[in-house]
Amino acid sequence: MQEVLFEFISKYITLTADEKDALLSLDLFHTVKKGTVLLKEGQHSKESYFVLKGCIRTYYIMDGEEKTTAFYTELNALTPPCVVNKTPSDYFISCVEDSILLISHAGMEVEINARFPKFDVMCRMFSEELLARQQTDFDAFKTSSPEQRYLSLLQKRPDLIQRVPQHQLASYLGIKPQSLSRLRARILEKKS
Amino acid sequence: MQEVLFEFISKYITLTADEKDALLSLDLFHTVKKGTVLLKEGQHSKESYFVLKGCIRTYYIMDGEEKTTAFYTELNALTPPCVVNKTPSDYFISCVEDSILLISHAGMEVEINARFPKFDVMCRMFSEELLARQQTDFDAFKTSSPEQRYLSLLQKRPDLIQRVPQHQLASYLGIKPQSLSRLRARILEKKS
DNA sequence: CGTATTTCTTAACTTAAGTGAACGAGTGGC
DNA sequence: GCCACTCGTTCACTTAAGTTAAGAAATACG
Repeated sequence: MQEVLFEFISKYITLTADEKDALLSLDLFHTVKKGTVLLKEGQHSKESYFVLKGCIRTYYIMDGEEKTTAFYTELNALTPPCVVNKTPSDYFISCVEDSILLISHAGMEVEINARFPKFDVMCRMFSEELLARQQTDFDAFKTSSPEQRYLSLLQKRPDLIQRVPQHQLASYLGIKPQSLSRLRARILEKKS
Repeated sequence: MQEVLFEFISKYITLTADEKDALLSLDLFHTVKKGTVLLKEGQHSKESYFVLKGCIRTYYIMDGEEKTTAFYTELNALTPPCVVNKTPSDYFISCVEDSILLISHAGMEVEINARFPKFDVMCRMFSEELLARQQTDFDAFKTSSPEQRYLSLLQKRPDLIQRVPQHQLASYLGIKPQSLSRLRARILEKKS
């Protein structure tokens, strides 16, 4: 698992053995069981997550209903807005599958960034990259219908459709579970 | 206008007089006429934009139709994905109003960051903040109807509804201009 | 193993968005 | 000042998503 992390980092910066050791000494690796709730609405958290294996999701509870807005799978990172804004969280984070995560505290990041300025550069590159991707995804969402969104998900993240419950997928696509069922039936209809 | 910039920066870092001079020597300020196209689909651009006054928008042309996905007004910044990914641009950027912009090249940023590491820290803070906001906005979009989106825009950016053409607003809300007209009529109906 | 619960699908009906077309108001260009 | 064009609105009609409800299938759990 450590290899996976170092390979990922190597896409941005080159680490010395010392720096690798410093990273490993931080006790970042955690295994988390399916269903575990990592963050609750209203909490003041300072934790960021990086998925090495498995899947976590963010969701709101609105009128007693869960609304899933994002899934994070292998090599995806999540710093909740509440950490950045220092406000109570608006949403929940839970584990969709048994997962292996990197969990880092805001304080730890400050410390390691002070010792190795390289990390700061990597964080900046990474967050700019995420921002660009996020913008592109948002644009695609705005300019397409639920059906188009589903078809494009089928192309881009076919695994998600297998590993995630339909009703969570539905709100991720911006619709109700019943509409997703119907939409899938409609697509099968067309193919034949 | 320079004051506006420095006041904005002061929310993140403290600049010395030297650093301010260095910034000003870069020839960042530009006045741009309404309707000017700053970036075209297919172009390889390295420019980032920061709006000091006015309004710019990003839009795609799909099936010959413009789809506006974002508006950037006072104190908003935009680094197009094509700059980050070094790919040809998927979208256009144009000026909605006569505007005063900061336009920076990727190369210039590298240079100033090398001379003043502070800027790098600011850029990282800023892009993390943007990412968090972007996530929140995306979540809100996914979990609400066109009507709710319109009402919330009315709350959060009432100026936009005045300064921007309806058909551009419509695609920003993820719907057609006719639907926006109808939706507004529906809301007025309800109020009475 | 059987029961309870969750998940997914289907159906009938309601509501709202998409589509195509038409019209008046405003705008810009010549 | 006139014409062409864009823009916003309205209408009738189509299509798809929301809602409510019911039932089947899968899963969790004692």
